[in-house]
Amino acid sequence: MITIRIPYMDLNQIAASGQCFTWQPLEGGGYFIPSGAHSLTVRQRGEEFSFSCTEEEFSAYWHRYFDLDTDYAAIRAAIDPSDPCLTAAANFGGGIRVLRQDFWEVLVSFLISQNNHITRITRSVDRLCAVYGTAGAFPRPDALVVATAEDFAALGLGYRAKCLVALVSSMGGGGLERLEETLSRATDAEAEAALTALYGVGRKVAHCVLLFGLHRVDFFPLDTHIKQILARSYPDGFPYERYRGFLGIIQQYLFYYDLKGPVS
DNA sequence: ACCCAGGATGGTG
DNA sequence: CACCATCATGGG
Repeated sequence: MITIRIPYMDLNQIAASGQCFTWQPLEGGGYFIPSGAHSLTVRQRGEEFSFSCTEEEFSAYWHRYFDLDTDYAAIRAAIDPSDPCLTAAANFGGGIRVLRQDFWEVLVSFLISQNNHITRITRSVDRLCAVYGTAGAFPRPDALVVATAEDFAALGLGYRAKCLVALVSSMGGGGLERLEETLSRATDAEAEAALTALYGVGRKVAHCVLLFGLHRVDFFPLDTHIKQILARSYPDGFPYERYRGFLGIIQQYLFYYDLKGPVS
């Protein structure tokens, strides 16, 4: 157990921000967080966080997971003070961080996310872990190759079940590692093309995978909420160039504000 | 009963 | 290029 002070981080906001679907809320606050081969219990009181791991484990994995090397104060300071929408969004969701999650978990989660509700995505991912994961952990590709489209549909995936079957068949047997290797040396445009080549992965899902799974923070996923915000508050266009370098984090402020904000 | 959801795909004009 | 029907499913 270690205790650390971290500014600009709110567990409840991150948990509700629609970027991660495996956090499990605990009685009396805090979360149990599985990620890849790791897992952790976190509790928060103000800016003070207690993590159920050693210093070594924290610096080796969780420090990066919570994106603690990114200067969120600088990002907040870069926001145009004459932009009422973004200013309000950043104030409302100031504890949001774009996590550095496991790539495969993000790819599967956002494949399921298309035309879906966050609550249903979470429930589907929960069932996927419970049925196919070892000890409830997120199942790797090779643990899913036994499943049929009917099996996945029974978990509530709907018509997306066939997309997951296709994904699993191509990512098993080392396919996932080869894709990650390809993406690691790809430009943004090349990475997007490689992902949208997958059945069921379009532009929006690809951008989410790149942002949340590879921390390519210049991607700005255009989902239904963001499109509404842009139409409503930025009729003359969004100032993308001003926020180049951290557009994805700006996008999360806007998304969360539309999702949970006062006028939603 | 209707509309919507962190959309993508395949077909048509 | 644009637009459009269709795709499962459950929550509001």
